[in-house]
Amino acid sequence: MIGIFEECENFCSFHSSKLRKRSHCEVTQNSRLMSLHVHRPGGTIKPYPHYLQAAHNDPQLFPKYWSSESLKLLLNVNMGSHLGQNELLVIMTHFHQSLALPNLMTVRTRFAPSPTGYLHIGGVRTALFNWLLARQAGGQFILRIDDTDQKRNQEEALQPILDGFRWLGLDWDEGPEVGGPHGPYFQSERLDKYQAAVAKLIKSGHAYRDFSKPEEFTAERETAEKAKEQFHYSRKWMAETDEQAAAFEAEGRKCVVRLKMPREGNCEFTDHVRGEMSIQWATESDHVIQRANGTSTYHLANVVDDHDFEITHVIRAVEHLSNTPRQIFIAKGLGYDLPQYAHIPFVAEPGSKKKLSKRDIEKYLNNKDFKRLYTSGSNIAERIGLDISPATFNPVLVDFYEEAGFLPAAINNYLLLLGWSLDDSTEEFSREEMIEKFSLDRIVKAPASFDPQKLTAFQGRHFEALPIKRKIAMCIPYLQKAGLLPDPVDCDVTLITQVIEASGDRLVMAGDILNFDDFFRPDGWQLEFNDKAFQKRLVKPERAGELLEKCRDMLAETPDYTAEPLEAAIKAWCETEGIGIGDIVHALRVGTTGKASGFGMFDILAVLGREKVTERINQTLAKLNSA
RNA sequence: GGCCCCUUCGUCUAGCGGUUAGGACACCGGCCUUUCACGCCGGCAACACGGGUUCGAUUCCCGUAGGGGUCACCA
Repeated sequence: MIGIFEECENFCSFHSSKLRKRSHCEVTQNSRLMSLHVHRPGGTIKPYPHYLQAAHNDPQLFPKYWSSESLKLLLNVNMGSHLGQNELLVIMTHFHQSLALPNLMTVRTRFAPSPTGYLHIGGVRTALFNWLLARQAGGQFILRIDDTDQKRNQEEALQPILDGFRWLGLDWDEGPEVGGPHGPYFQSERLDKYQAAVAKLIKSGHAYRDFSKPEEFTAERETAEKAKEQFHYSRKWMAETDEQAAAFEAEGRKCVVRLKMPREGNCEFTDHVRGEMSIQWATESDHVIQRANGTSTYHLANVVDDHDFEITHVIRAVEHLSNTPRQIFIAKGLGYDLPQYAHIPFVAEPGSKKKLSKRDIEKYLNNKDFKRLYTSGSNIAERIGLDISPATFNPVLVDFYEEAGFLPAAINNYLLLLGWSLDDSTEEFSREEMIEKFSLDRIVKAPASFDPQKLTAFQGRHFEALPIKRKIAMCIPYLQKAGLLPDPVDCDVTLITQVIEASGDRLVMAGDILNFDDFFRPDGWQLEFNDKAFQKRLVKPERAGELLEKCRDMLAETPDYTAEPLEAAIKAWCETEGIGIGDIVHALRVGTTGKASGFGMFDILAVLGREKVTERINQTLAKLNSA
């Protein structure tokens, strides 16, 4: 039982621990009206009178208040944007149970990429929200391929997108490669359905054949623009009968099909993120729904498919908000029920509010945080022989993160919080928690800037929490591709385990293992010295060379070559030499790794082992003496 | 330009009339320390502006400004 549903004086009330802040809802009904009050803790009552208006103003949508359909719609459409998804489902469940209504609506969401060859990080967030809602409600997440524009489609362009979703764990119930009962899932294979829909719209007077030439149409629009008037097509070449069409065809004209948009009144709909929307029909133009070549355009295809796939929630980026009226017009013209809409803000550029775009990478590289992320990724990619041209290797695209060794969980977690929050403090979400807690009503309205640093911070936390075995498994491929480990690994994993353990949280992404390539070099490998460090730690201190030599000999005799005994041995030796530990450690670090920083000195020695330490110190001394 | 949308620390956000405006990332300082990092402690830092409504506005309403989206036979 998820809550208590009880009869009360007016109609019913509902209590549940799942309701936000332990509030409860009370639905009341008099002879004609239904109203809802949400009772908050502390006795505040929040009425939602406009639900009634919505019900009243649209008798078509709500013919009988208490039919299952109207109840469902009323609750969902009108309470949806003010109640959390959990609350909504809980309430709906109880209405259905108490009124013995048929089964609860199945939530079906979709993401519809065009096969452009890459997966944009902003697109992933949209997909994630869709996926989360479907998973939360036990519904389906569908992948549909929007490839109505042949020009834009590229060979092999779908695979990277599907791979990206698989990598991120955003599994789809229907779509490419998995099929499903509503297929085909490629728009290019659904042309017959669109043509049928277009015919229906023409027949019902919602659309018309237009025989204008492109230049004629453009000329009209430009005239209106010059006059600074709202453009309305004269419909001069509109053919509403076959006779008219035949006459135009006799002139050698070809036709497109346009929507016959209303020119007065408002289009009203509810958006889960934006609230009540009202847009004047007059601001819309007669959009093309079928091209001269007989193929249909996005808006028509989109609406038909969403209907055919029984999509219940359309969650997409705000740039589609202004497309919604024309899509509603199409849907209503076709007699479809409208889906729920949620227009989420786009992901913006680092430090700006402009839409994040793959093409502007050069500009983003001026941002130091973006640059840092890009550089660490490209250093890794270069070492493992990947093409790092910005067209394919770009932090705006998901591939980048896979190649640099990020964790899908970290990316999902970061993206979840980009424009959504649960409360004032929760930041870490497991996959299960995301699914449980996500709700449309807590999506933020304003665009959110992509913050490379915060993403990296999430990645660091998630990676650090990984069991050592998984870290090893993630790091090995990098070492292999960089030629530092054989493939397949024919030795034991002691060395890599030691390196990973010693590196601690210095590993942020798996590819960072290549920062510690020193330890995987064979005997006799020529050290690459950091010049500054060499000067500061070896050349400048007077006794550095002498001490290093003595230390080498001492270490060669140390019986137990593991970190703790080494530490004890070196400290004891320092005392007999009358020096501080700082006087030898730095020289030793540069002398064995060539670098100024790295992990703990004793770990370094233990991981390298006696032979390599001696051999490298000899190299260092030789360089020092020849200088 | 028309239409539409948005506006709390540098960034992501909490906040749904009364708060010392909270958290996270970043940044700065201190401690720890053989380096770097971690960790711990502390600090800096925001309600775009102007009018209302109200005993009281970050919160509600209206303007202004700024930012953004969209206006295709692209999706």
